[in-house]
Amino acid sequence: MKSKRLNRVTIKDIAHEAGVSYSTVSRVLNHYEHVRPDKRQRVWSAVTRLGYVANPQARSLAGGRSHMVGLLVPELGNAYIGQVVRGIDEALAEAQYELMLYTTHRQRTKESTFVRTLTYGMTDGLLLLVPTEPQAYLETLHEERFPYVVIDHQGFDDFSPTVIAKNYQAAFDATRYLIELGHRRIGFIRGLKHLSSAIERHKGYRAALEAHGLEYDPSLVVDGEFLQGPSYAATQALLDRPDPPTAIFASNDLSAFGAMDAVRVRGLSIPDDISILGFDDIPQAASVRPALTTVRQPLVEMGRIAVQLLFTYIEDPDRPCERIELDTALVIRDSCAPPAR
Amino acid sequence: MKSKRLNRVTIKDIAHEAGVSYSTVSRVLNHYEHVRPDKRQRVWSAVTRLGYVANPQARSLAGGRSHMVGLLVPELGNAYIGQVVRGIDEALAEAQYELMLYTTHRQRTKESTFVRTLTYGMTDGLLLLVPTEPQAYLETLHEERFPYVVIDHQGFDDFSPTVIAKNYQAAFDATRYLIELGHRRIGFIRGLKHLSSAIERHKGYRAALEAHGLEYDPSLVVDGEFLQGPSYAATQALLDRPDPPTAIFASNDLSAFGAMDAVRVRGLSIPDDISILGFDDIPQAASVRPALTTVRQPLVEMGRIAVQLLFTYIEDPDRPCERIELDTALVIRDSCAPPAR
DNA sequence: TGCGATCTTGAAAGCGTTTGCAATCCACTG
DNA sequence: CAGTGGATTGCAAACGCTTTCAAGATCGCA
Repeated sequence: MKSKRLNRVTIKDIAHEAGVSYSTVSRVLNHYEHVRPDKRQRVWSAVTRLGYVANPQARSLAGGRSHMVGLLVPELGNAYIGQVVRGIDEALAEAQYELMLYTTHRQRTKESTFVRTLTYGMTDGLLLLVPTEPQAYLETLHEERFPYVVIDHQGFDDFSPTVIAKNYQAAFDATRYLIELGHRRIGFIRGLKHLSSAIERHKGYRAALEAHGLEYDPSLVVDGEFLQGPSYAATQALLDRPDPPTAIFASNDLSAFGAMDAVRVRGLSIPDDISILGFDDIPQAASVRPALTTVRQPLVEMGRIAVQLLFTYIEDPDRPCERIELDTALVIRDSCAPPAR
Repeated sequence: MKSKRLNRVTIKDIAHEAGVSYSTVSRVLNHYEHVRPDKRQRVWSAVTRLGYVANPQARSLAGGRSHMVGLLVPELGNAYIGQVVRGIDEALAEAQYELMLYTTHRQRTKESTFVRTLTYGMTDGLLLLVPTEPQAYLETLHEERFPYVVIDHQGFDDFSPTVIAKNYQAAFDATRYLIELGHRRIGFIRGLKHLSSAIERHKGYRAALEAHGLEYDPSLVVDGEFLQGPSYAATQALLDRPDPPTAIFASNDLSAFGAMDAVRVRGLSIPDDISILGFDDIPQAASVRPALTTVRQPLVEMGRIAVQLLFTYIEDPDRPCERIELDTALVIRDSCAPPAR
């Protein structure tokens, strides 16, 4: 019944091996400063010699850090998310932290229970990736001074630390690029309407048009939900117009793929007949044909930075709210060209 | 420094509230049988009234279950993996288990340390998704009777519990489908050579050809590494032949996408000029144009079943090794048709 | 050389649970 | 009605580690 416990090396074994008390070992392990150098040395060597690995459970039970952070994601299996998680994962591994994963559909279980489980010493902090309705628990977390960082979403409050890309500027630049290529009718495939990233991109698109003396035409804007299927259908609608756009700016790469399909299904060519521009620069964007011109978000880096930011809050939960905005870059490949004529 | 502990509800509070000893509460919580019904009742009601949530750390420290399982994946952000994880996640949530995520690149850190961390009471069991080189630690795990289940890979030993699809049969059927459509020259894009799933699919392809009196031509087999980019290049090579295949069977959907790109870049049409058949049926397969005809693996279910199987081993680590093979289904969409002429 | 101040360090008290052990019940048996 | 044995239940001892407390060491400076 009870799984046999492996003969684990404990802090006491180290203490014995190094000839110090186990409290001293603990202090060394936790980088406590007042320990004589020679003992510190002896402890570390005993640690490596015996191959000691701390027991996170005991650690956090005793009131220390658990060395785990929770990550809340809406889903998995999405390249965009995969990239961000990669960054998170790397940064965590470097700091010897473990990752507890939660997918959003779990939230349907009592949310209070969820937050409680997480904050009850199970994790030292929480990472929220494009949360959908975080208001409910974010306020609680903030009041409890429980460390957390929101990734790629913002604007619902003014106390949540955030890491996000400069969506507005990125969309503005991308749209300008299309305009400078000579396009005058540029379609826009919008993302999930409640996400700030989608909203900002839309704003950037619109602002760029207007800044260049082009009229913003709402009928050129369709909804793609950040998904390939819906974007395919939405693009069809765009192409059905008597005056179809000569370029389409999609809110993410997946949407761009949907648009590409729709264009090709009509026998039109990319970029000769229609230009397509994406957003995110997921790995697939480079291997698709024609290779997708897109806005590169530093996805992996966003993950890494979020972790680093989280650590600062774990270190000092009272630090003031910090928000980090990352630069993007336009990656020019083969899916955009000057309009035909 | 030390994060303030929230005023957590403990087992003792429940005991007090229900008027029983805390050991009894523990027994109720763990579904121990010899507890009088009325007390059991009182305990449960106290639990819900106070909103008690067990502390996993303390639980596993005390030698019980940690209610966490570890999941080892090669990467994230891959739809195939996303689906499997979804199943795992659902099944775990139902059983009130938590998920600890490890991505393979972490394995580069001392592997012994990795296995130790995991088995030292941190998790109750381990799920290995398409592990790349598991031999090293699998034997240790098995000897320690540490519960684990391997998903979608097998053949490296005869003691590892496994959940996998019937790759051979699936590939056989898919190939036969193409043959029955009238194709005689069928290209094959092979997956990662060291994965049993890739090997089985290749065998199935070959067997189907030979079963229908078609010669197996090695030059029609190219490597796609289960990736879109390499498959694109590989398909180019196939199409460069004086007698290009009239159909291409890709080892997974991503490879199929690469093949589709290659075909289209030549101005050829799918499925009129060339048929493409995939494997996996990731969500994208349905939203791509033309919609991809592919072999559906019950990905989500594989995840669920793996969890269930793992639970049986957590229950009884000495159970004999069990292997579950899941059926697949051919999903016919729009990317395959009889050969031209 | 002496005294307070600052370092170091070990002992011990938990952290929230599980579980072995032993005592207490309780229903029957004869 | 005493005796028997299983069903219940409480106590206390871990589990491995952090942290407080106080005592012993050491150091600086007069």
